[in-house]
Amino acid sequence: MPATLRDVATHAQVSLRTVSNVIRGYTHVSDAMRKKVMDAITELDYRPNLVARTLRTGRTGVLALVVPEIDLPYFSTLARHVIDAAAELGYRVMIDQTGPDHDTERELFTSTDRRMLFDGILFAPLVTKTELDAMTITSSIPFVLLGEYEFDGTFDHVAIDNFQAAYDATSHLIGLGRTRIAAIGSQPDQAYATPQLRTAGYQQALLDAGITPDPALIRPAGHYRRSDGYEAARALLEAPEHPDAVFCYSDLLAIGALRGLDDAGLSVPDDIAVIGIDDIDEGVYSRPSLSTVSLDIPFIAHQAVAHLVRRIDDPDTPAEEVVAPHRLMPRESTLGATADQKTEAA
Amino acid sequence: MPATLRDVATHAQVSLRTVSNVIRGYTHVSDAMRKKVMDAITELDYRPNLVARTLRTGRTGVLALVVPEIDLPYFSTLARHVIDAAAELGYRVMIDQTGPDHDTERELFTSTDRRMLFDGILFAPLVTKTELDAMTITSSIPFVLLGEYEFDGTFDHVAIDNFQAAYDATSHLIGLGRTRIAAIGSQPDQAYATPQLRTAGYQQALLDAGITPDPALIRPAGHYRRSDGYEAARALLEAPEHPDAVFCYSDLLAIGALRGLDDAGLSVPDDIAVIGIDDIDEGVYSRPSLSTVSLDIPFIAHQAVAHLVRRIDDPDTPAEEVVAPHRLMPRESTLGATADQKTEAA
DNA sequence: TTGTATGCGTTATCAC
DNA sequence: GTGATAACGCATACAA
Repeated sequence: MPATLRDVATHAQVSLRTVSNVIRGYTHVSDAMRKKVMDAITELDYRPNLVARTLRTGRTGVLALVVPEIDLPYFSTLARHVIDAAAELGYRVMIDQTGPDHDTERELFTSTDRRMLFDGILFAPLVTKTELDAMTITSSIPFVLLGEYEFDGTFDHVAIDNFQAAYDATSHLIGLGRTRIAAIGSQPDQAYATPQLRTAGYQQALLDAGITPDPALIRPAGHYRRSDGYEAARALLEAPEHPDAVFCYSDLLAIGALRGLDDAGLSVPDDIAVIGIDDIDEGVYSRPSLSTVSLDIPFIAHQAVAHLVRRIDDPDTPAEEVVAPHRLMPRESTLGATADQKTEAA
Repeated sequence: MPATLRDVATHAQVSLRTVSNVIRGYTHVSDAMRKKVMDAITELDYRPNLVARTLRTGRTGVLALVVPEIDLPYFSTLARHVIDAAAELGYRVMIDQTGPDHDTERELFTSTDRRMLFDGILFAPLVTKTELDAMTITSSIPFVLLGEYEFDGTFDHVAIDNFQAAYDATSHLIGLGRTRIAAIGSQPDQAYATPQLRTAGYQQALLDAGITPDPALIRPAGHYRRSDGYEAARALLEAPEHPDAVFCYSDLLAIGALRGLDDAGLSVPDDIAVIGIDDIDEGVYSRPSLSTVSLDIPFIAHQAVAHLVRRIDDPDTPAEEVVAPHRLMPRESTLGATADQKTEAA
């Protein structure tokens, strides 16, 4: 049976209040008292009961991180850094998966069970604008949106510039002399912000280079998994004229495409160049290594947590937007194997 | 301000007790009462305060999952299935990372903050036997150990038969006619159970085939990351006589080795065959696709959660051991690319 | 500076 | 079957 505050108080011959003060680092307490209390604490091996404290203060010290699926490399890496960043600020992290279809996303905000278990939510799933609005209306819990770029001042936002990232990736392919450039990753349901922005950036880059975008070269992907990239790449090759480059909306799609092109007997990048977005470790070791647009995930995680905690501390802070930096990371899948061998360790 | 039990009671003109009974599905309550209460609940949009409930019952409904790093594919997949399995039983999951060096593992059990925040711990890190003993002594919280195979009846255990898995992988290489078979993944510190068992299985397979194990062919790996596999593979090639096969203690090591061998100008599997353990998705799409020993992670997760919850409900249940099945999954990295093209979707 | 008393929202123990 | 009431462990308004 763990010792309670009262046990410590009686043991140290002081009042409950004094013990509480000492524990919470209250300044105005005499050294003699403090020592007496500290001794009692160590002797009884007392640890505060966080549940009781929470009931009293309303703070749980827990953040929720909501992702589609935690075993997608991008999200597991994000989770890792979010957990670390949260720990630095004294918070722990609970992970919620919405699943490939995000039916549970709304439920999360309204559900019985989940509400009072955390102080704030980091929301990093695929979600449409309408759904998002519906959720924020019904919810008053502090939260930060990750990965969508459509700031409207309603809530805090941390994301890369998706349009520009897609633009940069496509421009890289154009700079290599490619002209029939395909895109993999548009969503059948055009309501999602991220793929929309990436398609737009891709198209703009083509236009700026004097290339007319060919709708037939834009392939949807149900999800952002390897298998989706694989299928999309194979489908792309069924058209009469092959593309000479593919821009994938995620590295995982690109990894799948790489394999799909190889199975079709095509050589990357000689026949077709491939580039993705995310810069997951897997792409550093793949063969060929994967050109990509690198996101600064530690930065994103850190910013997101910092903003969320700030909002928890002061709910009235005006909503802010953080645009995370991205940078082109050319590797073998566009430059060719001769460029160099594996250049980085992950 | 959220509605409380009291609000519901006054609104429904009944006592607190009755409302609580209805909510908790107590049987002996009249239909009239139940309806009256339910109406009040929906009208006031009442949701029970879980913190208050926890303070009263001592149950948080939260499990902790402790892993080295959540962004290692094996652990993120494990996490995914643990979260799902826990959800089915009404539990949520909190993830703790111990980091590459497991300094924080002990702290987890003794630390102030973390104790009363969850009902049980799923422990899936690298850990030595001595450390484990020390931890279990100081802790009384229900927990289940994942991934080590050294059952001594002290606590619940879920793991594959590491010895046999290594034996099977090595035997597969032997069956292919390979004779100079290296191993990557032994730990410099021999106190860890898993690598030890895998080394033992590897050596036994060699012995049973009449091959004398060559200590020079057993390479340590600091961690189980791609870069460690890469380095180990390169180091292996510096010896005068090359191995003709490599058994890696994890798929991630094998992925790194694959790239390392390729950078050295060697062909897999013609020059060197490679096999791993884990069956991560990445290996299905790599080039060549990675032969491996497949673990049934959903099964492992499900068993682990089930045992933990059982122990939470009845702390006196005798400790049990679950040996999860594994099965050899030969792919291109041992069979060659001609065998077939990508056979499965992940 | 320290002690006393009350309440956070729930469940459980007792009567009725 | 249902109603009052104590208690879970802590933090704080108030009093001293």
